[in-house]
Amino acid sequence: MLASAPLKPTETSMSVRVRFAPSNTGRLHLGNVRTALFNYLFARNQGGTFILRIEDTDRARSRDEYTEAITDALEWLGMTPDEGPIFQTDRMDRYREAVDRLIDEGHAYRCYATPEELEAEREKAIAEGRKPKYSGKWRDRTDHPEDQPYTVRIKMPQEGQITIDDMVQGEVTVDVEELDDFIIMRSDGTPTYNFVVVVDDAAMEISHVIRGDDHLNNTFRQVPVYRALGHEPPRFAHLPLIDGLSKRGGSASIQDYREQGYLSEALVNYLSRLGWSHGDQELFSHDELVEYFGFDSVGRSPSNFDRDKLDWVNSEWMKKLPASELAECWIPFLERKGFDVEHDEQLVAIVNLMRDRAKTLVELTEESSYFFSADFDYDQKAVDKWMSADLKPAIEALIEGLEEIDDWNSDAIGTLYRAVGDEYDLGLAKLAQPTRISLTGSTSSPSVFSLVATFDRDEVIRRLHAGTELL
RNA sequence: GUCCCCUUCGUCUAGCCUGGUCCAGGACACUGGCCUUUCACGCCAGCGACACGGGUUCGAAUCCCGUAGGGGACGCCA
Repeated sequence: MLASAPLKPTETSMSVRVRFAPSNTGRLHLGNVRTALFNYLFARNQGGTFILRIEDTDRARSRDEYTEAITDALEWLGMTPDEGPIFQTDRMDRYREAVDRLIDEGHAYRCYATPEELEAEREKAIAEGRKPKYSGKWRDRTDHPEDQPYTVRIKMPQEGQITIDDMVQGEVTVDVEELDDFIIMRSDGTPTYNFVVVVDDAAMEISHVIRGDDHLNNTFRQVPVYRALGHEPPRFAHLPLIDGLSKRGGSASIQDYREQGYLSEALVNYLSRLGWSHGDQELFSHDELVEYFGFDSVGRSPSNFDRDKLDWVNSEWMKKLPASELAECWIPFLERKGFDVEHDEQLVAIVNLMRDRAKTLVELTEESSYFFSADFDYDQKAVDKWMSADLKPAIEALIEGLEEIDDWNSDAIGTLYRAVGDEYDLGLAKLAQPTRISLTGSTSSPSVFSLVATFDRDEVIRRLHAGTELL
């Protein structure tokens, strides 16, 4: 037996680790969810790890209930993280250690400039048409005052350029002239975002930072921090933002969409296509998304949220999902309407009968309410048009026939309707429309035979009787 | 103000890297028709775009330059 080949770099050392890092100052909106999704899909596609980190250093606005809303939402969407949630507030000691080390090694320094002083300089710069930028006045000073509050600033490179090779944006270069020595620790001893992000991403061995492109400029500040900390920066992917969110009465959180009757599969499918594409394909299963996703196919231009398209994708998923699964998702909507329902054969039959007539679960509930309650108003115009008194004998014959049918199914019911139609010399519509009105209150419904078959026989007869009162 | 990014039908996008097969393809929406016991679904058809201006080239949506418009970033917020 041959000696084993030299070990290649281990899978783990090369493995893909990505993180989704929302702050818990609110619920997830669609933009956040899409960022999470792209992270998740990339991780799965690469056989990597998807990590949730909560950026909770904003103590004034962070709330536990939002953390819960975030994890719930991810779970509902099928993107449960492999690791986390990790909280930054649990890691304060680490940040402080890192700050101390950077000061010791000369990569960072104390700055005693006051907020008022800095504000004045900023205003002056803007007034003179210069870029507002910290002067670096404490960078090399050693005459530190005693008992004065200070911040800690990172030393940025003083000349040259920083280039990142972004997986979405390509190569982007910024002159270090544009950068200043930014604060990494506030005067109250808490670290700032641009610093903790780097400390955490480095410590967690994040291999690819995938985030909104509002962070692209931050990246040029963060790269020198990685270096100062003794780490190579990870790969970056900056996704274009989504325009046009938070319209429609601010109902923008993912939970709101859930309540509006959208399916998680549809939301995921729709969001995946905002900024990413795979040829002409519009509908993707979870597995297809994982298989096809890649940053080569992510666009650089921002996109707009379009409710009509979401509705369409959702309606497609309403048709596609196994009926029993759809029924399960639907039940909460029915219960909220006060309908007492069970996940039984009849409910599944209703789903199959009605599913392709509704774009959302809310619509499905509205369209189907007559199955669950006889308490509806008759459409008066329809009654006037179709419920004529001379139909009475035929309807009564129908009721009689329905009482005697052996197999309660649409074929048998159809046969009966045709027979009664022949007997009374009536077109099918003459019997079908009054039946619809009696059962549903209006003339718009699925095929009458299937409609009748989906109800309990007793209920059909009851409603038909009630309907004859209108003749 | 300075810096960064973006610009194909109303919207999401394919094509752009590797110019010609693109008088630009698909999808949503919209319009019309078909199907039909109603309403939907479905099917078919139609409408509809390379931001603008220069250049390079035999030839540009595709390459180069500029202009305009949009977005983002410039915090002891994240």
